[in-house]
Order: sequence, then structure tokens, then C-alpha cells
Amino acid sequence: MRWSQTLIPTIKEVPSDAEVPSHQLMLRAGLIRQLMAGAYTYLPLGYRALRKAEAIVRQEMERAGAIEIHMPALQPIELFERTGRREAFGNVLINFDLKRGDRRVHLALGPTHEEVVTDLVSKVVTTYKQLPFTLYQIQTKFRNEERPRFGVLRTSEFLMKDAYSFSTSVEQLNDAYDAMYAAYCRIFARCGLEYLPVEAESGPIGGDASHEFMVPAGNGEDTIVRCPKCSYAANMERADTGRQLPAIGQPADCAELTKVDTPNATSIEQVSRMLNCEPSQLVKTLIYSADGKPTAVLVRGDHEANEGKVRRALGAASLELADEDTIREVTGAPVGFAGPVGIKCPIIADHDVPQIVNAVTGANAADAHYTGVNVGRDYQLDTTFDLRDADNGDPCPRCDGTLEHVHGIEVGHVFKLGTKYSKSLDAVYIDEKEDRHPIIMGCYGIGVNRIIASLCETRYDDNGIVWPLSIAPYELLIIPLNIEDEEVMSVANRCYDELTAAGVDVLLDDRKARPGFKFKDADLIGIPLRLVIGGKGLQEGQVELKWRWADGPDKVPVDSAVSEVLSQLDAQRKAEAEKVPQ
RNA sequence: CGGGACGUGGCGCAGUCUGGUAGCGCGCUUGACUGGGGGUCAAGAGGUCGCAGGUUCAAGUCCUGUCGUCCCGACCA
Repeated sequence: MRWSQTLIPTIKEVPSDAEVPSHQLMLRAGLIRQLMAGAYTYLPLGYRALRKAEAIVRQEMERAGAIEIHMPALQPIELFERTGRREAFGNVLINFDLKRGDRRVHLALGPTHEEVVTDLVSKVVTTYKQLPFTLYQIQTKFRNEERPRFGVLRTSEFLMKDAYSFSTSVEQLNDAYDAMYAAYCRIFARCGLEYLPVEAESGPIGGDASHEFMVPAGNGEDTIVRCPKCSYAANMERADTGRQLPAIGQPADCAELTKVDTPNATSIEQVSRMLNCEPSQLVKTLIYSADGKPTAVLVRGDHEANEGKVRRALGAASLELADEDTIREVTGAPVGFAGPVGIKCPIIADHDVPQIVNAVTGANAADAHYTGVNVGRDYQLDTTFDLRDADNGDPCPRCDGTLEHVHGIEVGHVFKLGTKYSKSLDAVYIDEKEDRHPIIMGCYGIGVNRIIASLCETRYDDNGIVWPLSIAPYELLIIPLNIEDEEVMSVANRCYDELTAAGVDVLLDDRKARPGFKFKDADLIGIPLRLVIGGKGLQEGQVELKWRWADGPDKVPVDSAVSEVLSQLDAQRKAEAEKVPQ
């Protein structure tokens, strides 16, 4: 492609709306333009990169034995009502009424396709002989994000590869899951991403039923807990703290239980300042409503309660912080003064809570706290749970290492679904004995746009994007320094023609512009290999070849320019391929 | 949904407090010079200051409302 024949609107100054690097670079390099919050047009360069990522995803899906289909984005709302996800999605599900003749139809724009694919399979599969298989598609998904942000990282419309496996046994499900897991590793490695598979919320099946693929990045929305010493990595939602179960016993040297005035001090910070103690000396008492029943959850003052863990510990289907009236009812005090001593509801506590000797807690009375609170004497616990977020510095649950937090962008998610959808949508098969069973499912998603955004978020320097060869919109950029110099242009055109014919993705900067201007644009759009053809060089019979990440150019004889480009591209492709797991 | 910020040529911004001829840089057009890391000079084009209403002799500027965008938080199968 000739630069003058395509549309690459680069921008010198950083658009004021863009904050994160990927957003700034994608706008500046002319990859995308915004239509509205959460909706972007992919311009030629951005779309080429996106399609390259898509091609890699497709190749690896096929290699893993998945079969491609294409399902409608328009879906009847009724399917979501049958699985209960209309309510679960809530406002995120984009849905609307349409008039068709004298009747109305209620439709949704697919936020994902579990319902549609399960409905399809329920109508097509009858016997175990047809199973197992895995279907996939690459398609635009729609979600009414409450708050789209970070440019293209979180949008209300995005390209997703979604795959669904259908099996008759847990063993078959595990095989499909493992195949997808391996394919994902290959995909992200081929795309040149640094990725981290982390354990994620696994739902009803438990165990290792779910992994997220994260790209470590400072601006990632997710917090990952990982151990630098072993391979343990988990989403904050489910990361274990590695705390040993402590014995619950009344400590030896207890202070007296004392009620102290703490006017208007409702936060951990205010109380610790007023009473001149560390937040770790406090017990944070949170009143939750678990399936409608109030429960007090105790964690140490400097810890954060983890709602997923609380929900699992209580075996509750729904969990939310209790409203003000409930809090007054069980504590007899306004919000901010709850404590375990004399509270009128069940208590569960994190492992670290009974370890606090002479703790400070709310006194269940307005403007008052207790000091000298001790388990066994002032309140009772039978057992403790892991109820809090794993913290920086916590012990690793798998080895003697120390956990640390990193932020990440979720680019993929693999999940063992079980029979949730097949049961509600009646997707069953008959076995050898003519018994009917719900099909066992798995689902596997990749955010294709996020592959591009994560690359831009992690691979750049002061001058612009640094694409890997595998995803770069073009592999080679030819820059003739002076397009009015006939010899320069004839060499440039010859290289362009020969390399294009050889199957290389070549962009030729045929714009009438000064060299410095072209170099700046070249670095900004980040094409991996750059071939510079200038009048001075040609007088010495030489052209220049430079990788985007290299310090300086290599001089190459004009006559061997084409072969040198081909062999260097080949070597780079091999180098990138070596990082891909088998 | 709670909190905050911002809407002025294509982009980045000043002007708003204290009402009185709409400005700067980049980009764009034309010409000349220049020609290896976002050039120089000259001459131009381009904006009903997000929108609506109000106050005023007079509104980019003050008031009310509204729409939009971004950031923090909540939410996120």
C-alpha cells in the first residue's frame, strides 16, 4: 500500500481526552477514531492489526479442533429470561422492542452467546454419538457498559472470539478446556503479548474451573495476586491468603473491656487517629445482608473484606452490604459503630481477627468504641474463615514466598460451565442406555480488540508504538527520502513491487514530505522493519535497514536490499515463533 | 449511579474571575527558499465560542436548564 493512497491520520499532539498510553497512541498513530463514549471506528492501520490478531485466533482455534460458526447478534429476550440472565445482566444487556406488523418483538443485542449456542445445540444434538465438539465464532458483542473507559480497553461494542464446548463427561470437558487453555497460550504468545494465566472465580464447579489470561499493565483494571517465587497467580476475587488456621483462644494478658467516646469517628482512619492506635489493632465490622439475613463480618482494620469469599463462607446466593435500617436494628447504633460485642446477629470472622489482642471495635452505640476487646471473653467464635483480599506481603498459599499485587488487562477467559445453560435451555443427549443427560459445557472468550490495545499499552517508547511482526499492520515501511529524485523513487518502487510480490506486507511512504517528518511518523505507527532510500546512500550504492527497536540502521547494498529484507523478516518470524509453546 | 473536571476553527490551548471588535501554536491552501529526525519566509482559508432559555444597550464571559466527553469510585455474565 502506498501511504498517499490510504488513510493514516497521525496526530502530533496528544488528544486531551486520552489518558492511558494505548488510547493516546492508537489515536495519534491513526489506528482509531472515536464516535462516542465506548465506540470507536477502526481506521485502515488499526483494522489491519485487528484482522491479523483475528487470523491468529482463528488459526489456533482450528488447530485446537474448534469449528467456526456465525450466530446472530440479534437475539430474542426470551432466551435470557429462561436462563435468568436478563436479570443478572441488568442494565448491561442492550434490549429493545420492535414493531413487526401488529405485534411487538422484544430483542437483545448479544452480550455473549451462551444462550444462543445452547439453544442451537439443543435443537441439533440428540445422541452421545454427536459429542463432544467445540464451536466458536468471532463476532461483535454489545454491552451497555455503565462506564466505558480507557479508550478501546473498555467499550460498549467489541470484537470477541467466543467458543463453547459440549461434552458428555467431565473428562471430555477437561480435555476441551485443556485444549483451549493451550490454544490461548499459543495465541497470546504469537501476538507478542506477555501474558499471565491466573486462577479466577470458578462458580459452582469449583477447583481449577476457571482461568483468566491477563496482560500485566499498570493501567489494567484487574488486580492480580501472584507469587514471584512459584507460579501461583490468581485474580484478587479468589486469591488465597496463605494464612494458617490459628487456634482460637483467649489471650493471656487481657486488658479490661473499656467503652470510650469517639464522637463522629466512623471510619477506621478516624478511629485509629482519635485513639492513637494502628488500623491493624481495629476490628472492622461489616453488616452484610446474606440472602436477606443480616450477618456481621469481621476483618482486621487494615484489611479489605472480599465479598466472593464471604459469599462462599456463608453459602449465600446473594450478598450485599446491609442498608442503614438493618444496621440500626442489629447494632442499635448508626452506621459506623458496629462491633461484635453484644451484636444481635450471627458473626463470622477472618482468620486474622481473633489474633488481635486488646482490639478496638465499635461499641454498637452512637459515638462510642470499645478498647480491650478479646475473643473468648467479649465475643465468641467457633471458627474463622479466609474472608479478605490477599494483601501485598501476605504469605503465598503454595510455597514460602510472599504475594504481590500486579495490575492486568483481561484478554481471555476460559471457564468450565457445567450444566447451567444446558439444564435451563433443555440441551440434552441420550446415552447408550437411552438415559437423558444435560450436556456438559465450557465457554472460552478472547477480547480481540484488547489484544491490540494491550500491545499498544505495553509495547511503546517515547516515539510511538513498537509492534511485534505478527500483528503489525504492515511488516515493512519503505521511506524514499525525496520522492522527486527519480533514482530514489525507482529503487523504492522496485523494492516495493518485488517485496509485495514476495508476499510481504509493505507500506510505501510516497508522501512529499521532509525526511524528519517521515521518520517521526514511521516511529509513531511502529512498523517493525524500515527501509530508507536516500540520494546520498544511493551514491554509495547503499540503502538503510532498521528494526523499530534497534538503535541504528544497517547499511545494505542496493542490489541485495530485497533479499536482505526477506531474510531478516524470516529470521524475525522464527525468533517470534520460538516463544510460542507447542 | 455518587464525586470531580472540561466543552472556543481539524488538533492542543488562551480569553470567562472583572461583560464592550474572537486570539495563539500546530495542521491546512498557494508561492518561494530548503531538503537525513515533526524546516524558513510571505500571502491566505477556516470558528453563530456544545445547545436552549434568561439578565443586559451589549454575553465566549453573568444566571438557569440541557446535551456531550474525560477522570475517580460503585457496577461489570
